[in-house]
Amino acid sequence: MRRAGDTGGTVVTDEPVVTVTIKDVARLAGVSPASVSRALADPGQVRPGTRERVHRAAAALGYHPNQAAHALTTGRTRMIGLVVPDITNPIFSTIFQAVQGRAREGGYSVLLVDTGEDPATEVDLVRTLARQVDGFLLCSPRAAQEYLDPFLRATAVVTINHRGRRVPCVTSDNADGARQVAEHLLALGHRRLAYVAGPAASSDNRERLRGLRAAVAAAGAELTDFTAVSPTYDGGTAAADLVLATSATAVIAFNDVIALGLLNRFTARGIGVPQQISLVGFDDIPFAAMTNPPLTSVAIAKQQIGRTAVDFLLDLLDGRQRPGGSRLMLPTHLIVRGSTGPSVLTR
Amino acid sequence: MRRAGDTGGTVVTDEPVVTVTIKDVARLAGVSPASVSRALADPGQVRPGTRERVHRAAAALGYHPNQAAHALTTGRTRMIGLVVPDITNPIFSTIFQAVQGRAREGGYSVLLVDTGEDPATEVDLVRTLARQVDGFLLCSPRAAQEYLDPFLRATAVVTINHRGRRVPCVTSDNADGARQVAEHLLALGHRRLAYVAGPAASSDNRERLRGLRAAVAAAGAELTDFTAVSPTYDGGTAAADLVLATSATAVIAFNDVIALGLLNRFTARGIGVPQQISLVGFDDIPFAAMTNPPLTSVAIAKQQIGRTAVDFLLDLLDGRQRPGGSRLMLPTHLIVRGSTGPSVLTR
DNA sequence: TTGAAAGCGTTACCAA
DNA sequence: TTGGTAACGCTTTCAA
Repeated sequence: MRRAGDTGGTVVTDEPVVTVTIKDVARLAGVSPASVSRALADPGQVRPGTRERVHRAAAALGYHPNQAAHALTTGRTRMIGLVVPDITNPIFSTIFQAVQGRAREGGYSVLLVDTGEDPATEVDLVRTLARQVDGFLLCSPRAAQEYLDPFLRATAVVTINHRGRRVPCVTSDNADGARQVAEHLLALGHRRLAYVAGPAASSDNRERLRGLRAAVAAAGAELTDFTAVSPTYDGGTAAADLVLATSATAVIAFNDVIALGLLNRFTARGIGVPQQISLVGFDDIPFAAMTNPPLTSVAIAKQQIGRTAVDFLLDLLDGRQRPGGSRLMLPTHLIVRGSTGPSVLTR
Repeated sequence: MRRAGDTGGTVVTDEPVVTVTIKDVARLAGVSPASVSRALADPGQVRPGTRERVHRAAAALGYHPNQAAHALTTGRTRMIGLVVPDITNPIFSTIFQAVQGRAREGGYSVLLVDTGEDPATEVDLVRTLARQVDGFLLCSPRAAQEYLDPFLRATAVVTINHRGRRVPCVTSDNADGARQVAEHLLALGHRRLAYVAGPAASSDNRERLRGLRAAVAAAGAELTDFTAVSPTYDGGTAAADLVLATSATAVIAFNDVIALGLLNRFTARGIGVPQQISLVGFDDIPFAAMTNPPLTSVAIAKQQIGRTAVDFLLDLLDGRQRPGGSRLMLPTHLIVRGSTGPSVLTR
């Protein structure tokens, strides 16, 4: 234990100030640099005795390989780029954690790229960073597919929450989630539903709308949709008044963040949720459970999405083929909380 | 506009599949590789005519410098590591955005590292990633200073939300924020306050407690503190019952996420906020404004914190000296919302 | 199984 | 102002 006034003359670790290279290790171990490289990269390729000495020497000197040199010779940076529209949306920060966890297991680091919900920025950043990463995880891309196509040839890409053509992807069964929502609301007696949509380029958005339409049409009910709202809290507050101008008794938001914005504005205008209007979101972000009333939402498998996407990408990089192919669609499930209730039919 | 069935035979950009190096540019421009390097890195060092030809050639070939090679020769990766305890806490994702924005302006990318609130993981990750970045932004570090000291010698480090010895840092005036909170509550008539503390290693936590104690003592009131709660939503829910076991009429949480956990549990137990107990958080995360009741909280300058931290780090890397020194403490301010109200004095 | 040496793409020094 | 050239640290043939 060091005392408060201690200015620290002693260094705690053996970390050298000068950089120790593979040559230093080689010299200490009494072998060639080539053998050190082999002993460290593929231990099975050298004799146990040599391997031992190399590892001991490396440990003694506190050797850490220079990633830049490694990248230069192999062409691999051991970094993956995770591109998200907005890291402050809990859905994306949760996915980041899952991605980072899995990536680290495979010896990879994660370069996080926040595009600020802007398609142009997205394309731009992907282009300029393409050389710094071994591959991209494109999460909920906001750019139209044709802008991304060129990169698919040059760079390894896996999409998350987006079903592209001929791209490995991991998605959720949004259409089914939407169906669950619609049936829940219809069962509560609602006949006039509204959907506050997200970004046009989002395939999640399209699937959710599709699922909603199908179920609503089958029941002979009515669905109004408000298109292209910014998938943010402010987007939600702004949309609230538009929704209230219709006679809808239940509103489904593209995601929970929008839903919370709607909730806020409804409350501000004295519209009771769910007494006067029912509200549903998508994603089941943690905060959705802690509002008043707590938000009914469609949960998606965030952890598994992140981990599987990394697996797909590493397979791609290592030239492995997946038995089932690199496309996965995970089930979704509706979590009913306090923001949905029986329709009063008039508002 | 492409039709739906189009499988995309045309490539949109000029991006080459083969890698184009500085030599290719040199050949096309009719100069040496060295001149290309100069023309691109420091245009003033080369004659306008040459510069022109080089830039034209680079553009024509779609040249993008190889970062690994650059890093190998210069020792600079042009990446900065941002280390945070938990990226799902909105305070940290907001700071990330500010950091990324500023970093990009300076030509840097951001390697985000989530330590999962674990001090050991933090030390470990910083150690192993030290060679891949030019420097670290250590945000709200959870490891004790003595574990981080060794890195301060070997690596450029700026701390955020942490006042270390001899480390450039950008912090908020937490003690003053705490004072504002205490005076607000005292003015409302509260005499028995409780503080649900955060991580022991957090200097923010220490400062907040210190400010609270000073103000409470000055007024001759009472402060109970519950130490070392996990700074998470669950940490908050767990602490709620402990708080209710005391006679405190107002509770201050280390941060908003804890506060929301407290709020949830209070509500679940039928304790009215603020009728029976007042509640205050720190950080002013966006979600704090949308709960019911909305949360009174101490706002900090997230944007400026992130940007300034990057500035400090780049100064450090480029050997620049700041006129005012590389230490900045930003003001905080209390935002009163619905979760605080007059003390009823009995509970 | 091991060593020597070439090369990855860039920068920076030294001459010209 | 330019070009030649030697590094930077590592991997990977090719021989031994």
